[in-house]
Amino acid sequence: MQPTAVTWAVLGLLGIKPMSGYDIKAAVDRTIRHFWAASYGQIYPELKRLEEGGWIAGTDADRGGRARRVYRITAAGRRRLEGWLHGYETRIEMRDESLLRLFFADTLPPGEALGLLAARREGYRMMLAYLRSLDDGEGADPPFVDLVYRWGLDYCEWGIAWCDRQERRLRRAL
Amino acid sequence: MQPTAVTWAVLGLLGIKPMSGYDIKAAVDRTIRHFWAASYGQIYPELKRLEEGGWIAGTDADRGGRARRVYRITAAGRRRLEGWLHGYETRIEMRDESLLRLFFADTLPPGEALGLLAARREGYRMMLAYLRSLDDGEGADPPFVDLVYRWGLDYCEWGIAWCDRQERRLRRAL
DNA sequence: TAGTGCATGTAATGCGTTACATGATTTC
DNA sequence: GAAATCATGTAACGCATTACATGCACTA
Repeated sequence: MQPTAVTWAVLGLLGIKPMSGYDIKAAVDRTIRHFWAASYGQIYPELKRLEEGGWIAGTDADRGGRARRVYRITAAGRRRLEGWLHGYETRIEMRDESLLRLFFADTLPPGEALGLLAARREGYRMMLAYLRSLDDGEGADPPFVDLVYRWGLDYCEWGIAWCDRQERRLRRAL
Repeated sequence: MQPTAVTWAVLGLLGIKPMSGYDIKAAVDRTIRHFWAASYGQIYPELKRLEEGGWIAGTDADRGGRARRVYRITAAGRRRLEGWLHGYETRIEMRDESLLRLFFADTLPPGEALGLLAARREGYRMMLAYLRSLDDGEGADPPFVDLVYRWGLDYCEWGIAWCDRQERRLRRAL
């Protein structure tokens, strides 16, 4: 059982509590998808792989005729998860179309180029609004779950301020 | 000619000056790769596609026996590029393994979990050092090329400060 | 009874990297 | 003469999304 990119997202979530594939997808979308997305097309095959490898175990929990397979992490799986948690690689891959556009903006008239900065700020604002909408007000997330949520909020706020600052600077300079 | 993800990186670079595939790869690695990577396996086929579509034109500039094909953007290509520059999507895709690890850190003993924050800060530091090493001191990049370079530096500095702040906060709280 | 949510899964397609093959030229 | 750099390209593979197929249960 060779771990791939999805492995840790799925295994990590099952480390919190037993879940079905459907639950996992929902949890990903609710929590980590802005920095680690996963689709059904990855999750269901991965659950099979993880079960074959003995890292998780599934049971058919049938809730009134509706098929539902719930997986829980095994002891072996938990050992693997902890091994990964102790790893120290910090690979970040990013694909940011708005930065790419900014990079090529020198050929545009100054006013339009500055408009791209405003558009970027707007992108941050939308992401911020989205993240805030996820906060269900029930509070009491575990400290590191909360920490990562804060990262999203703080990053957006930083980004908005950065665009403001740079827009002012360029407006003076151009 | 249906544009894909690589299209704009390649076309944008050719919008600055004529280049060979090799040059483009080098330019990507020197400038935009931390938020928009591209490999030979994408660049060479894309150059063919762009040429077939009439967005760029290639000429065999042979520099003493060594084969070298230099491409320049056409008028049609420049129109397309400008159309894209005026677009306002701000899609950001990120895959940040260190954030994923932090998200699942609640099962670790507090000291080890805080170690992950320190590891993240170290990641920012390394990226910052890498970005600074790119600055050849020759200065005088066009304003928006410089802007995006600054973004990288500022983002790393913000990230380092964020990790510091959160580490202090959690140390008090845990 | 229509719409939404729960629930599982696969096939086709596209995106992107890695590794390889090939060979000339320049620099030490 | 060895090593680095310039230069082009492809094949195999892996990663990820999208779209589709299927069907039950709950609720307005």
